[in-house]
Amino acid sequence: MSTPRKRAAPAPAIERFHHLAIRMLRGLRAVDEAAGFSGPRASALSVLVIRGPQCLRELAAAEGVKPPTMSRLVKAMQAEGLVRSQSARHDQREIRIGASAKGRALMMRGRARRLDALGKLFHGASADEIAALETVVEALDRALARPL
Amino acid sequence: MSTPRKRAAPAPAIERFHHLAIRMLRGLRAVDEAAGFSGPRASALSVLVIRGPQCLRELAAAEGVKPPTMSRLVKAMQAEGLVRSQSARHDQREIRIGASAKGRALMMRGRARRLDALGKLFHGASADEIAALETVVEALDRALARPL
DNA sequence: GGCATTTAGTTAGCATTGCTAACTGTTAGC
DNA sequence: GCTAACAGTTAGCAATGCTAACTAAATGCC
Repeated sequence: MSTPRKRAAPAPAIERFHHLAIRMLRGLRAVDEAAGFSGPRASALSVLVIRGPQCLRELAAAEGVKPPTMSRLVKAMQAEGLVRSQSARHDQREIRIGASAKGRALMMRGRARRLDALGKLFHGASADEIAALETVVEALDRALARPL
Repeated sequence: MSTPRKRAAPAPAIERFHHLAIRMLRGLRAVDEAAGFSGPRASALSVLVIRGPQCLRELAAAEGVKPPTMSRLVKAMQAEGLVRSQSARHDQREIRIGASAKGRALMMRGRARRLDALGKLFHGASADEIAALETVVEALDRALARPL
């Protein structure tokens, strides 16, 4: 199982990257929570703001969770007035879920906080390192386009 | 609060990086779980194998969680025979927690699976992209040394 | 020596988030 | 119109995070 297949990237860098990503997100979760809402909420709200109203299945798929999980999340956010939902005209089964003004505002604030924290994180970075980050982002984006 | 301080890195790249990191880890969690244990277990076991036996507080700090959370995690892993603990000689309050042979083996297997998945992820990466990854890892490591 | 304080870890109880299985209600197909 | 498929919800479980309150051991001060 640990057959040494041909591998482009050296394992140590990848493993360290993995571990660092975990630590980074752990730190950011704290920032999110200080902003008044937590990871999944922030992420789902982001999708709703950026991609516009969605039905529950789409939203669940976008977030990589199953419908019941998203259903509960939406219900909670609705109770907090962050999203609104209405049944679709053409199909009464479907619900269109959209961010409310309050939700949008909260999302923007959370986003600003996260970016601020991340900005501080990369504050001491050199130009080379920033360029490297952009390269990695491109590569990751491409790689994650297909399922892991 | 969203005062536009001087900022070295462009926000879009950082934000995309954040989002990609979330997606990557979500995918890897599935891999971990297929290997028979989940994120926090894998991570804690990793620390124990790599850094050697630790007391509970050290381990909790290394994982960025509070002692009660780590206490429960250790208890569960102990029940599965993945770690062993004994009280320190010089201080009966402290417990030294170490990976068992079984824990080490499981950790290595999980690690291999994760690396395999990550390796596939970066399979199509160019040499430049790999170099960029290493640069980013160094920068992140440095940045995360101090609290977010 | 003996008692108060600090420190290490645990226990209890809560919230969030993930899942699967089973249910309700709506649409589509025959 | 009846059945099959589909959208979403409800119920119930497990894992992981937390805080508050507890136990037990070490330290410090008289």
